[in-house]
Amino acid sequence: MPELPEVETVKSGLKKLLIGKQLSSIENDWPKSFPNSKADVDKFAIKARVVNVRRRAKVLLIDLDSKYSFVIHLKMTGQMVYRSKQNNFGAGHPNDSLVGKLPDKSTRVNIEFSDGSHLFFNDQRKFGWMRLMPTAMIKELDFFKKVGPEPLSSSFTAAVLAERLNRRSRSAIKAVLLDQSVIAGIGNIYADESLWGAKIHPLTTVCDIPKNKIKTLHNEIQFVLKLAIEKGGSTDKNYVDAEGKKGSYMDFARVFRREGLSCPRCATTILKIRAAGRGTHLCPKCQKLPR
DNA sequence: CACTTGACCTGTCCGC
DNA sequence: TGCGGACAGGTCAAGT
Repeated sequence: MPELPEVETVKSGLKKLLIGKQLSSIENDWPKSFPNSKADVDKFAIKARVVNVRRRAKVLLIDLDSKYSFVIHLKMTGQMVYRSKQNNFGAGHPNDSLVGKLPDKSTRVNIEFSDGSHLFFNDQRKFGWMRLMPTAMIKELDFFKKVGPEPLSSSFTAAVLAERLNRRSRSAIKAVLLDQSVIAGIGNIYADESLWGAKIHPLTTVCDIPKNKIKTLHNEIQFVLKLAIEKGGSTDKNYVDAEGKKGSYMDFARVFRREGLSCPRCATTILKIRAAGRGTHLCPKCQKLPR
């Protein structure tokens, strides 16, 4: 479930691997995964070179010297895996890799570079997508027009968080943290983890959260996201980085997917409830609803 | 207008 | 062992 730390990890990996590579062909098996016409691909991608790899929110951007870019959303089960011509057998450490020789049956798009290396867009559930568009037009996409601030940018202060949250002051905090127009990049894993850190019940109405707890929540969001980037993201089921390797944040998770186990702070049994339509994990003792 | 639910998909796991 | 159904969770569209 790629969220900000996972997409950031893929971005860093691709940036090291792809810059300067020249595209030689693109194949895809599922039109929704890559809807561009062959004519567009031939004109704006083939023979173009990768000049940059970026991330905004959970979206990955690969810029080409044709002034076109690939805009990529991994959604739930998307992977972007690079393979050199010499090594198409995973990262070399079988336990670190979830993917073997590619393409496999989850491969939706297969990009080949002129040196014989490949970039595979794999997506078991077909929710993800990538498409080619003019770099200058990316900021005009509806999603980018309304997406909120990057939570790890220096301008994202506790005051900014408070101001953003107030836009939906009568909603449950969990739903608001998942709203990409409020803050960019937080998903189900890191919403649960930061709310546990700040001792806030996920169903708490935003206006019922005291100011000092907003400050704590701000710290926790940044702490959790930074730690997750350090650990290479969270591999629950599908997620892998640009080399096919798993992330290890799940080993450090305090509540996410730990229902029935004990809270690392107070040893109370962790509960799983439903909030904002999602499985939501919390410690019933540390995270109480105000009343 | 604000919030919730359903759709998009496939693979896995659970109970019968 | 097979089979149906619930569940996984990012985002947009549709419904309440």
